Amino acid sequence: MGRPPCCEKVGIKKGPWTPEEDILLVSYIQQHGPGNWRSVPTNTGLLRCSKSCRLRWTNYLRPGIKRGNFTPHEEGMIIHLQALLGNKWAAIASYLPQRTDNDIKNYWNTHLKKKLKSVLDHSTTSEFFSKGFFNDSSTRTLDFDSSSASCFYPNRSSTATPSSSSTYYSSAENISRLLEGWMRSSPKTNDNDNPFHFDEKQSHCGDSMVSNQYREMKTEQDENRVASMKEIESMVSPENLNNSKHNNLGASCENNNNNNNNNNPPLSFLEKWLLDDTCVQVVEMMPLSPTF
DNA sequence: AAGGATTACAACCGCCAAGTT
DNA sequence: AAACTTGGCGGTTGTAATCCT
Repeated sequence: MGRPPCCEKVGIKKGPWTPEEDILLVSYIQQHGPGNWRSVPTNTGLLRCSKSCRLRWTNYLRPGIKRGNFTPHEEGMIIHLQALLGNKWAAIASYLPQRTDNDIKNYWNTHLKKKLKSVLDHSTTSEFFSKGFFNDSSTRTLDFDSSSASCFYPNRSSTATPSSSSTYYSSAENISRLLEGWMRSSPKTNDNDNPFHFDEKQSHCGDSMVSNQYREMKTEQDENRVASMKEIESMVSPENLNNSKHNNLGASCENNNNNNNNNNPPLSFLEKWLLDDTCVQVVEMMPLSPTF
């Protein structure tokens, strides 16, 4: 028996969402919280399938999503993580909580893959990482200047908001902001009573966000995430990397773990690596994903 | 100016795993 | 145990904007 469709195909609207549809969806989620997506189209009157509603919410409407340019640091993280994990966009996105997996995937496919390929065509992997992209290890700045930022945003102005729908882009962003305001003004009960508890954790900004997120993991889903992270860590543990004693990654990790006090869980190895500029060189030792 | 080519990204599709009945 | 539901994920497509000739 095949899997039934998530909804009747007849009468289902496809294509871009309108502001009106977004408002309907957001209003409903404000009242009922995200989840039970199957009932969303029925209860809201939206002529969309449940899956489309869920996707629209998770990728664009939920609070805490950052739009627009990827920072050099974000790009660096994506490149590192893609080399490590391959096309595991959800896993990569868990280290960039303000970005969606879809965003990261699109950015990789349209910008980074081409950029990396073109650079790799003209240098070795070592040269690429040591001299090319990461020409400044203190800030992990990517070498945009090789042909200026136009390499990454050939069709974009410097402000780089989606030009195709700038008006509506603002609308979606405003809906997100409204929701963030609503979240903040809502009385804090326990997490299970707050329909946005999972987003609230991710809506904090700043460098410590990933670490805080790790420390705050407490739901069952979070536990699964911790398990995944540990699995990733084991994959890149010093023991599993050749010549760990010559390996900045291993040494740095060891130091980081030693420096952690007992009151806080140790930072994730991978996290530390990503946040620790001294570890950048380790990428030279890692094979690039077969995606290239 | 026109129209074909290219680019960027939102949205969709199909598969899968886990949970529920 | 089997059937079914739900949500997550990665790959792919559709389309509007922009570039190029």
